[in-house]
Amino acid sequence: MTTTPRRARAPRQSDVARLAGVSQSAVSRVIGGDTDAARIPEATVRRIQEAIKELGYVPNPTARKLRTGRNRLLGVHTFEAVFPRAREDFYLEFLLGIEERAEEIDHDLVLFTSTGGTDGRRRVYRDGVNRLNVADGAVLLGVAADRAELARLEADGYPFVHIGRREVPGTRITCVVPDYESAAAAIVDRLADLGHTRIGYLSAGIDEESYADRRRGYESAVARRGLHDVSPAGPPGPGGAPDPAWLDTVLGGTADRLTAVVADAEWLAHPFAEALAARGLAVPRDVSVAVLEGVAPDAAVRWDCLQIPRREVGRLAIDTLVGLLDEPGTPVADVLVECVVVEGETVTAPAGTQGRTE
Amino acid sequence: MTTTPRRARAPRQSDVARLAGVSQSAVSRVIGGDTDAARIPEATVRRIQEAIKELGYVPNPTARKLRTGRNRLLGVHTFEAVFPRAREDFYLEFLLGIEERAEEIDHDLVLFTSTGGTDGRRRVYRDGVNRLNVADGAVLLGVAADRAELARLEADGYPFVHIGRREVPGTRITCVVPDYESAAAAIVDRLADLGHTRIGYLSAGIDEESYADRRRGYESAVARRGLHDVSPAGPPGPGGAPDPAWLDTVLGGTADRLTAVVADAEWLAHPFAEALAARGLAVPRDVSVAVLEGVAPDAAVRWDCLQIPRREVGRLAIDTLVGLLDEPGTPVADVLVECVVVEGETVTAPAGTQGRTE
DNA sequence: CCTGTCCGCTCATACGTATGAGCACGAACG
DNA sequence: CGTTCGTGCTCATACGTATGAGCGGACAGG
Repeated sequence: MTTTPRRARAPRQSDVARLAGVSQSAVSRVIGGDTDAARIPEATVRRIQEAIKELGYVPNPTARKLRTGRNRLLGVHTFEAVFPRAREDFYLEFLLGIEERAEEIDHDLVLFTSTGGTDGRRRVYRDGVNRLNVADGAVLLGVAADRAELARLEADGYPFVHIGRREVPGTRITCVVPDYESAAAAIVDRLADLGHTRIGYLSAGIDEESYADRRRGYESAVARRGLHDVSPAGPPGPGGAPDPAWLDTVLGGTADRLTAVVADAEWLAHPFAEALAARGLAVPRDVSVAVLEGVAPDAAVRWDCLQIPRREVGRLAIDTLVGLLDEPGTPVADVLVECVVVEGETVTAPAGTQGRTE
Repeated sequence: MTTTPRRARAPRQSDVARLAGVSQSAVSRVIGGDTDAARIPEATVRRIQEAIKELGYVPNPTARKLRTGRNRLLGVHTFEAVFPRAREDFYLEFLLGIEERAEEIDHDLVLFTSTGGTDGRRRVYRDGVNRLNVADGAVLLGVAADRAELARLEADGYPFVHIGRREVPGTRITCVVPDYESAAAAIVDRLADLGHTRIGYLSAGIDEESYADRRRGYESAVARRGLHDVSPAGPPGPGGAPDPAWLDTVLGGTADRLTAVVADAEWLAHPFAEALAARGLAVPRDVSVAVLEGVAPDAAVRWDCLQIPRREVGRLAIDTLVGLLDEPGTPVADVLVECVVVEGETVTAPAGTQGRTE
């Protein structure tokens, strides 16, 4: 086995050109594959290709990027460090989809890590420098997304896609989001189909788009189906505990009692079920409960819940981003990904009704 | 809140220069911070800085890279997809260290994903293109590292560091590795200190550098301490089971019986202990056992083992790589990271000796 | 013989930045 | 008044590629 001597400098197109006895642009044309447009005959193409092989020429992606504006690099910016969080399913599933799809369409990922500010939170701009520029575009994710930075990014004309809906004052940005609104509506529809008429919404009390989406879906479906909404007025108590006064009201009479609730999260559904148990009531016998988020299948209670298509969201984020790159003028619009409603053991027909039993 | 209109084109230094009434090079000098060398007075510096702010100029990293060869991007190439494997502690810990250190020294990571070949394995070169070139250098990791590719990379003069020792025919590459050799020697020393004189080595029978390192450390320490090496001759049986004939030999007589073994891995130590139990012998009462790899602290048996400093290896890989970039002529050498010996419950003084008891 | 067309390329330039060399000007000095 | 020196910049170029425009020659048609 012979050792190739370490090269002083990487060969470039002009080196290839000299060896093949043509001009640099001819080499570029052969590499770019537009030999027809440039009318390079096959014999010359072969000669150039041999020179390429002989010198071991590889194109310089940086120069390409400078010239064409593309380098098949897609950025991933998280507002927290990626790898510690990669453990958690939340992030990981998105990243899986992102990596998978990027690989399929032959792009590399740039993981932006260096944007950590002194306050521990990450920012896109630091020292006025947008590091994202090395990539053709970026996928941003992370709950802590700074709206001002998103606005500036958009104003700067940088192509990016945000995972999770994020409303930014002054602009619209492209988001890829689980369709919580439809999912919440579907769950209400299911409850209505089963015969529930008085239902409530256990809100997380978090002022964030994804929760607003759920709420909107709930409310529109409740209105459409003509149900009675008997949700608690305020936010949950510590630990997600429901308001006792509210419980008294909606569980008091037997005739007009609440028979089902929809909860933003498992940590709300759980204390609610416990409060019921303390009053001698059971889920789902007395009250049905559905959760508007994904719940681990090995959880203690097999909640009726959603299955958030995180992986698919990641994949679609990549596709949407590349679409943005290919057609820069595209009007921004949210991309919705359907959530599957998972049937568990916490929703049934209300007592005294004959629900379908299978 | 006013919406900044979406810009047609990003401003460049020449735009700033025009606004400030200077030349592009003056702007570059101010940005580069070498205002002293270029003798730009403070007043002009301020004027330029204001122009920068007004236009919202941000440097173009691609152009910088083309000019200087650096863009503060470090590649991470794994020979398998990163994120699915990020779950496992093996990869994750390296990546944690890599990300952490990269962030500290203000570099971003490029995750190479698109290098998947049709055979499912990833390669650095595909279609003759070295994608790694977008980054200043790269950290490679993954058991499946292709030696031929490593050789070519080295021959091409691409700066990279490999995590885990990898011998490449024809060249030497820079590796960052846990110091298995010293760790194995330390463990043998500890056994010798406790009074063991006849010990054996349970080899995984895997022909790979890290195992060779362990073996070397073991053998040199055994020789240095004048111990009797009674290791089995062949590789382990299915499931890691020790050779019964060998067991008969080394456990037969009582006087010259083997009193300790060192195992490459837990999956070797475990069947060995079971084989002992089947003969009415116990660990560590009759035979001490040490494992030359990291063992989860919540494992059934608290083995005496190593703690592989994966995180530190990741961090050091980054530092080594950057060192390579700053001083291109540096001769390559392995970078060793010390392994901590973890005392468990499977090593003690041999029976009939008075070991230190605390 | 003149004109037009097609072939096989090349020329020139732009992308945005960094940097060694050097220029014009004013002040100080002899 | 001539020379030197320091100041405050600018000029020119290189990094490696892609691409619209164009040029010289061959050949065909009139």
